[in-house]
Amino acid sequence: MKRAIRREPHALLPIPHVEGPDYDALDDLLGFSLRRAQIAMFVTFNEATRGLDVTPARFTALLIVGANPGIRQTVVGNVLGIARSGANALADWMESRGLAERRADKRDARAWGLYLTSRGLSLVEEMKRRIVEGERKRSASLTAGERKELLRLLRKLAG
Amino acid sequence: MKRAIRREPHALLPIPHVEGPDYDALDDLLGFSLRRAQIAMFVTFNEATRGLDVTPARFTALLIVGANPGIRQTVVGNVLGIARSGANALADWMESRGLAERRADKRDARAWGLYLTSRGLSLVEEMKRRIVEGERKRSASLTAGERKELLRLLRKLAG
DNA sequence: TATTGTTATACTCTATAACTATA
DNA sequence: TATAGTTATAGAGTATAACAATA
Repeated sequence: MKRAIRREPHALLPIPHVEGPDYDALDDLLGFSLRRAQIAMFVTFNEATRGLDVTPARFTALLIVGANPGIRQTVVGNVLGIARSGANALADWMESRGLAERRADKRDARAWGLYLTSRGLSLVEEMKRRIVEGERKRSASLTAGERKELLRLLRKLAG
Repeated sequence: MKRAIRREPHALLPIPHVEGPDYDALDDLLGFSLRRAQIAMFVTFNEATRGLDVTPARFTALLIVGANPGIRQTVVGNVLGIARSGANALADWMESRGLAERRADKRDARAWGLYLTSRGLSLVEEMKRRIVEGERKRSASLTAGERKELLRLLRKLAG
C-alpha cells in the first residue's frame, strides 16, 4: 500500500511574505530584504538554466575563465569569495565536463592557467543568454532606470 | 616544530571586487551584485552580534515569535522560507537556551504556540539594537533616501 | 618563508521522507 | 485525507588544515 506523496516547501521557491504575522522590524532591515531578493533571483537562475547542471558559482567561474584565458584558480576563488579548495573543486568540475583545460603556466611552475574549451565557450554563451533573459523577466516590474539604480546601490553596499 | 599558520580567506569577509580580471557581464547581473551585497550585510550582522550565538535565521525566528506570541512553528518556517523540520530545530534551539517556551495550543491539540521568555525578550531587543546599528554603519555611504529606495526596489524584486 | 595547487575532513544548513497524533 | 510536529538521514557547499612543489 503506497503512502500518499506529500510535498514539502521546495527549496526552489521564493520566500513568501506571509499574510497574518507581524513582521516587526524585519521589513525595514536591508539584510532581510536582501536575502528575499537574492533567493527570488536564485529561483529565476535555476529556472533559466534548467538542465544545464549549473549553479551560480559554476556559471561565475566559467564566465570569468572565458573572459580571462589563463587565469589561475586562486584568482577565480577570490572573485567568488571562496577558499582555494573550493576553486579547485570548480576547476575539477569544469575539466570533468570538458568545459575547460588546465595548462601549465610558463612563468610559474606552481600554477595552472585555466582555459575554456570550445564546448565551454558555447555553454557559457548559452547560459548568459538564458540568465540575462531570466533576469529581464524577474525584474520586469522595475523600469530600466530602477534596475540601473538598484545595481548602483547594491554595488555601493557591497563595497 | 610548529607549522606556520596560514590564513585562508575567511568566510566572514565580503566578496572583494578583484583588481585585474575582466568581470564580463557579471557587473550587470542583479544576481551577482545581490549576492555580494547580501554577504557584505551578513558580515556586518556577524560583527554586530558577536558573542550572542545567533544567526540571521535565529534572529528572524526570535523576532517573529516576539512580535507574534503563540505563533506556530510552521508559520515561523513559512516566514523564513524553510521546511518544518528546520523550524522545529530553531524552536529546539530557542527552548534549550531558555529564550522561548512551547505551550499547548488550546484550539488545536496538534499544535504548539511559541512564546518568548523574559530572557528571550531582552535578547531580541539587544540584538535589534546591535543589528540596526550595524546596518546604519554598513549603509553609511547611502543617503537616507537611497536606503529607502533600495529597500523598496528589493521588496519589489522579491515579489 | 610564502604561495599554488591539492586532498581529506568536518561542519552547517537544509530538504526529504517517514512516523504519530489530531483535525 | 490532511495537517502540526517530530525525528533520522542525506546532500550541497564551504572552511580548515595539512602536504608537496615551487617561488
